[in-house]
Amino acid sequence: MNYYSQYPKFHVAVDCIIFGFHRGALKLLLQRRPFEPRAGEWSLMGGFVRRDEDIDAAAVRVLHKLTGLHDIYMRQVGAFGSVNRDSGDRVISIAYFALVDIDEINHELTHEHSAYWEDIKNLPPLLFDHRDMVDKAYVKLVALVHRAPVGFKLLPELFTLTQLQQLYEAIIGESIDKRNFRKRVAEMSFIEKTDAVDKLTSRRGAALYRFNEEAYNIEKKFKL
Amino acid sequence: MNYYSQYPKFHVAVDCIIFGFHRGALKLLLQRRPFEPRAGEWSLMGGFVRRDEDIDAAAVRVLHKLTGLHDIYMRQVGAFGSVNRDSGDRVISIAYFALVDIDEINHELTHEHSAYWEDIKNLPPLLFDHRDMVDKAYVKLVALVHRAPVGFKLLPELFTLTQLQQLYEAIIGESIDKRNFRKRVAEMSFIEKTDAVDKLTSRRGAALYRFNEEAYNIEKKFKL
DNA sequence: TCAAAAGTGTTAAGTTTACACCCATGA
DNA sequence: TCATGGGTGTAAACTTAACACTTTTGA
Repeated sequence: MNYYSQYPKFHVAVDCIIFGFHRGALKLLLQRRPFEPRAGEWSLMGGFVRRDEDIDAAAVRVLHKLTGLHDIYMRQVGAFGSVNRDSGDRVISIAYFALVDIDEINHELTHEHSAYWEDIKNLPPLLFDHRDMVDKAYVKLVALVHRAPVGFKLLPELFTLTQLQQLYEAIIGESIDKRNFRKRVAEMSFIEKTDAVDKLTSRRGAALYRFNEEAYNIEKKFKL
Repeated sequence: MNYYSQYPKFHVAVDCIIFGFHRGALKLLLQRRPFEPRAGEWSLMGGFVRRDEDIDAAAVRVLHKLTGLHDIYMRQVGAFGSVNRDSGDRVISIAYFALVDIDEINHELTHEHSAYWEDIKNLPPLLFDHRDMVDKAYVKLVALVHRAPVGFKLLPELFTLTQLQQLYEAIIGESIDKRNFRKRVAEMSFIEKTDAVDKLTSRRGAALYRFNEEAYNIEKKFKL
């Protein structure tokens, strides 16, 4: 019994906005809610914070459980705490967004959790205030992507410049001039051309590039 | 008893980073903590969220209690939820930053709460993770101030261009060319020159300006 | 009359945007 | 041989940055 114990306590949850990129479109990993109330509705993947768990660790745990991945790029979006946001009981929820390479996730796990990739431009109605969370996360993603080289988290290790451009176009929602885009990429020494060639999307083949994190940490200049 | 009730509950608090501007310097309103543990240490003004209160409303309540002001400009900074961040008990805290006009606040109230304005460049050591909260809020403020006309929240209704420039210099932490600054201000039609003149800081007198919120909402262009 | 802050334009450098054709290859 | 996506440069428009002197007035 101390000074704090006169004050109320609340359930605290985390909810994850998981971004992926596939075939030129930005996607979100959404789940059919597995418990009541409102079981079966589309929702973000979430979970309650445990007693001896940092809130960031709770988000990592939830993401790992759903994707099988460790070391996911993740940022906090913010806390959502309206009194009636959750119709089950009062729950204060902390939203996180994550950027993952769709090809790396464990599809059996997502399948077990009734989770599916949905196009960001065509999302179904979501549970509670999850749509607000998504919107806020998306605004943050767009801002972030201009300032820091995080787009690569959504791509495989090796990627073509066309893929990279389509990714940026999908995120910022407008088309980019191909020559100007490639000019800017060429100026970033940490986006390295490899000897490998992708022959899947064109007869001619496209050079594969790689993001060099160490080189970026020295140069630290990014602008898109 | 429902599905949620198997999960733990937590104390949830809000902490407020209150920015002010006085004599060319950006300031924070800090408080001597009024209860144990660690009573008397410098801390942010905070409070526990009440059972039937939105988290945003809790921040509004705390700010009102300390300053006497309604309608304070406020934004969420984020949730801080490390297990041991508070040595009293586990508390998940949501940080908010606020921009206030120092001249409008009720100084008796701040005095009653042992709260004082400290220069942002020379802060004392703060309780728990409050310094992290301040740093994160400050980064957000700097980013915000480039994109949106929020600086005016820190100034009186009428202000001189020199004051406005000093405010921006204090926030972004670098000096700005006077002619370039005034040129940009002149292009923003929502920063209006009034007939009033300030005679306090110069013999010659300086024109007083006003921020016109309605005009801004039509024009919606800001860049600094 | 002078000290102190207010006010005022121009030019060069850098950045951004617009724009169209040839290349390599497999089917 | 042709359809498909890959790859390449230049010039104009715009934006940003650098820079120094005159004005006003109260003490």
